[in-house]
Amino acid sequence: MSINIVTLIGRVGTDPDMKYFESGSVKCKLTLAVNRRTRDSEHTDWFNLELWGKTAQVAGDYVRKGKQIAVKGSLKFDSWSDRATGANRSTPVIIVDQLQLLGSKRDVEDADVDMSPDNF
Amino acid sequence: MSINIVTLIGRVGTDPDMKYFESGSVKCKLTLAVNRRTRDSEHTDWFNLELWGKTAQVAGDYVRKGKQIAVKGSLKFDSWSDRATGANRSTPVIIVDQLQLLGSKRDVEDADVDMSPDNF
Amino acid sequence: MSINIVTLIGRVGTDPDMKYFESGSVKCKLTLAVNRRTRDSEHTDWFNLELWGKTAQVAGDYVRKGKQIAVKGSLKFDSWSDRATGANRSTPVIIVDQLQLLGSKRDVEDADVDMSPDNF
Amino acid sequence: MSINIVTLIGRVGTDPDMKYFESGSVKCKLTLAVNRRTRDSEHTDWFNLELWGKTAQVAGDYVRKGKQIAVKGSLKFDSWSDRATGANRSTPVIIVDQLQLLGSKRDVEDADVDMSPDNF
DNA sequence: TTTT
DNA sequence: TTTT
Repeated sequence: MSINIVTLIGRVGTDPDMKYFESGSVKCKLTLAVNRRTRDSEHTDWFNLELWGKTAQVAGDYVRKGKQIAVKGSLKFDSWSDRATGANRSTPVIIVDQLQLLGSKRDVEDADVDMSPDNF
Repeated sequence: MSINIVTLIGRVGTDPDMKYFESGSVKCKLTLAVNRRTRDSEHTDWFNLELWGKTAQVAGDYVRKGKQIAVKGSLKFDSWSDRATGANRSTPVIIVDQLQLLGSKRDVEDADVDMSPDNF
Repeated sequence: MSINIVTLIGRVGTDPDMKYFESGSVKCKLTLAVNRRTRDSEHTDWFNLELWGKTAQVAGDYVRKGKQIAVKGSLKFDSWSDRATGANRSTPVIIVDQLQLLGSKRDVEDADVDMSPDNF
Repeated sequence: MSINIVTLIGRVGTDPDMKYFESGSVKCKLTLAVNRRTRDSEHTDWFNLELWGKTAQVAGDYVRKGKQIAVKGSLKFDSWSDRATGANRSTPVIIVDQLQLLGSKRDVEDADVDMSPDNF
């Protein structure tokens, strides 16, 4: 596989959308707001994130709307056929393989005590 | 501005599409094929790249269809109104701030004339 | 130049070490604690960060010991001759080109006064 | 674990140093030369890479001195006590979790035929 | 110790 | 649809 690495920090738009499969696998969908500074104003890019397995479960347990997170993953496209027009459409999705919770109460407490990790 | 970092390695799909503005600025558009391995097969994701200024000029001078390159940039969305339906549409674009040409000149020339002795 | 990209999230070990040059340029040195999970325990890697110009100034103004930050940069080595032994020594340094402060102001203030009600 | 992502492209300094453990695990050590452009000249940073398992095996089979590669990994420090002086010393090591072979004959052939992947 |  |  080719190098395809995406790193984003932003805030989550809605509570996690969890899906539990009969096979036992877990999938979590999130939207992430990442701010971008243009010449004279602010703009927000919204990204669709997809998490699987243990990473999905951590998101389901600890991520909520408004939470600041960092993710590492890769960028792919989901393709489908537009029902109305029959046109091919696609939307980018970040497949997340690492999730880090940021700016939480837990982080702050850690900071008070020592340099211990964000052990969610 | 938030952390938004994309790193990709792939092959260029077409010769660079250059645009020279009256202001003196230069813009280059490229498409990049990046391979992804799925469970049982291979898939190619195609990305739209946008380069500006000196980086665009290097691309215009040295990048050609089929060339292997590495890019670092950030991911944003270009939004527009669909003329037919009036619906809001958007497409992801990688704004490139670093470009590295891969495979030496010699590799490419060897490939062109097909007399490659033993380059690595 | 070759692709050399480092992204780190961690906590700052000491207040910023600022240096203002007669030329007007500004340099800031920081140490960053980044946690790593090993098989059965936790370990902290300490990185030396170097920031210049406007990024250095932001660090001088807003970064303090214990603050959680994200940085993007590149990894190089500073080399010198050991005075005692004359041996060549080198130490890795992250040259930072993007800095993002994490955890809101409110989180930090809450932590300081320890009256945090329920930030997230 | 905290976000700690390193992406490098460079050329390998020596043939892979392989080590096969009785447990069945495989380790590969490489050095990587990454060029950096300073104000007026070129400089090379040398990085120590450590690969494990299947990634190590691929390196052992396909990587040779002079080969151009891209790696993704994380940066840690190996620490030890200097035998002569007793001083604590450390050296940075990149733990590689993805390896991509670049600029090889295979790549060039792929380019001639189609956009197929670098399937080593 | 690699390359261009 | 998030935040500052």
